[in-house]
Amino acid sequence: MPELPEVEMVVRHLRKLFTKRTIEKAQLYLPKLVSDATPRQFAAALRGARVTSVTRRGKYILSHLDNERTLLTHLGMTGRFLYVGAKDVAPKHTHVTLWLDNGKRLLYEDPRQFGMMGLSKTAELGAYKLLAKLAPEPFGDEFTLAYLTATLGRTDQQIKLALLDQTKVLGLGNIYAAEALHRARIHPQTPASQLTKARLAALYQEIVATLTEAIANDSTMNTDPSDLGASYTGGVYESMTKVYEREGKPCLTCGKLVERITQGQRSTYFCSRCQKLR
DNA sequence: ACTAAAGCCTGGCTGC
DNA sequence: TGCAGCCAGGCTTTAG
Repeated sequence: MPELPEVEMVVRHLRKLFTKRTIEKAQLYLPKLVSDATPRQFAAALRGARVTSVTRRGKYILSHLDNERTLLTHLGMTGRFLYVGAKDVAPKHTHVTLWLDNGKRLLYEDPRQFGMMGLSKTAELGAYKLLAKLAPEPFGDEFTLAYLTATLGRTDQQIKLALLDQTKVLGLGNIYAAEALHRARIHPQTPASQLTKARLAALYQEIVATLTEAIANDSTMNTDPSDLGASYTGGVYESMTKVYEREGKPCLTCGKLVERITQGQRSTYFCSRCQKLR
């Protein structure tokens, strides 16, 4: 699933393939994908624009254009970009086609339609609704132990749920939240405000370490260099998870069988021997 | 102000 | 073989 490491992989691919290209024509086939522009406005905003840079904010991909606008993309669960030749057939759930000045097309495909795109004036990006409340970047200077301590101290939410809240901690999804908690030896149902100083320090360290390690190992994405990530499975990191989707298998640290519980209507995998409530 | 839950979606899998 | 039912889950919206 596209969490921060997967999005970072996509951004790195886009940087190579999309930067400095001019969009000759754009077409949006699924109007609801873009809430702040009609398909006509979307096409008009992108036509003739040159991509100056591609960056990331949390799980959002930001394609900055030379017409003072930025195209935002959130991949949701199944969103992905495809870079194809002029004659290649677009897959079934292609919602956007961008015709590039090198004869290639950049397609956006999303079967489950949980992803979205947005358009913002680049200068107003900081105030853009979807970005304004996001927590600091986990690799940035603002994400400190002091920040994490203050933020988590304010909520009695179960720690797993707090970690998924992008306004509290940025970049983790279901996979990496479970992995970070296992590495920090924290039970996912621990109330966030009850974490001791030592456990907060461990958690802080393991959040950064988990994301760093995932990126260093190409995340869970299958990275075909001719593509922008053919799928969100098959990546190196997928086989490195210690608890995620390993229910009933031995914990790689202690051997006890990994358990699965439901939190916030989604699965959490953990080891009840390694991860204690206190 | 905060938290919980519903809703958005399709494809793949399970069980009858 | 066919099909109903369930599950995957990031984010927004709505309800409490």
